[in-house]
Amino acid sequence: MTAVRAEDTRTRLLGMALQLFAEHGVEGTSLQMIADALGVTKAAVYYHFKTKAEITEAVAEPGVRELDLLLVAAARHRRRGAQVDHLLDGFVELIVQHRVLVALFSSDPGLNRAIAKSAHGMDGLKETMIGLLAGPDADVAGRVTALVTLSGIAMAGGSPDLAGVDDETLRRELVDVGRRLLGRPRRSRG
Amino acid sequence: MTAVRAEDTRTRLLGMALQLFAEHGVEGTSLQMIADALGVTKAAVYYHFKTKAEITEAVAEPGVRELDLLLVAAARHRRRGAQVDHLLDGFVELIVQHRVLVALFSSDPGLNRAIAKSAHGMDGLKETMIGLLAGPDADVAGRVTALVTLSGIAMAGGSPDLAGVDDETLRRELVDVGRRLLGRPRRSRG
DNA sequence: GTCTATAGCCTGATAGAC
DNA sequence: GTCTATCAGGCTATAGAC
Repeated sequence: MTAVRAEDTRTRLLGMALQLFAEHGVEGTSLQMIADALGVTKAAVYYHFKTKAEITEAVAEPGVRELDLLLVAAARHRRRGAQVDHLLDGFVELIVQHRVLVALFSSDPGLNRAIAKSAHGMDGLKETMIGLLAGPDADVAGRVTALVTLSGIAMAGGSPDLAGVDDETLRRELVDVGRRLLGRPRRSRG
Repeated sequence: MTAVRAEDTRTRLLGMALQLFAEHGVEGTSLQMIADALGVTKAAVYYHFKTKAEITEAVAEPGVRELDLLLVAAARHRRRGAQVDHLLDGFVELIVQHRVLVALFSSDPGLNRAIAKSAHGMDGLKETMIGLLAGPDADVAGRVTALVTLSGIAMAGGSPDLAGVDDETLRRELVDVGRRLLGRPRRSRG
């Protein structure tokens, strides 16, 4: 029973943390606020996570994991065109589905640093993505294009300016922009 | 003489703040660090700026002002193509010239919030830019394109991944990507 | 008008009782 | 697994020296 309660508290904690992070930012969210919202004390929070950074990492972890899997899957294609298509589609899908998290992730240095220090390291992921999009021996133009594509899609997708746009429309438009940037042929739009 | 000293301290303070912010992030820079680096006490810093947020605003202010002027200048053109060209060129120029500040600006919520609450308000500026790029009565596709362009250029320009690229090359590539995204005709590349 | 000294309150973090 | 107690360090504020 205690194990069940603990598991539940941990889960509730992460959910509440994400909610508060989204509302006040990581920096603007104190452990006290999390503890109060959960009806426990700060020290109780510290039982589950040694540091605040550990909480931010845990909040971001699912997204990073999915991204990691996506890169592996995309890299399995033999033709580079297929790699690019797979990565672009999957990346947009990830961004759209985790809009809230993305908005946080891209605007909060706390989360940024947390992820950077995470298992695989975000720099590694980013480098891999640029490599997939621009090719292994890309020139500056190609790398700039890849960077603009990735960060542009991520920032725009997480932007509050597009919060009112439904998932399907946003997904379609982001993929469209990405394909245009990366020089992929246009798809027919259902 | 005291007036001169004060002006000098204020200027030195802002310069030192920018330097420390760039190195440790806004969050990671304490008033104590700024004070120590200047050889004064925390209270002296507090004399010039009531809050830490006021410092971040003051650090960002020149960039915001330049952006504001750019928007006014770009809006003066009669043809929308000229408006887009002017805004894109100027925006890229701004990003490239203030690379350090941009990297900070786009990755630190402290700065973000400071600017959002700033005089003209960043949201207003962003809305104006989207309006200029996508047109006054733009559909979702146009607004997504504009957002991806702006945020992509800003993020990529400030990214450490391109810190090694010289200004002129970066400027050229960013404008190139922007023109491609916004459907502007290609320019001859000297 | 410019700065120092000092103190308040809050945060992240630790130690140890229950 | 959760609590109380406590600490160092951060931002903010005031009083007062010069």
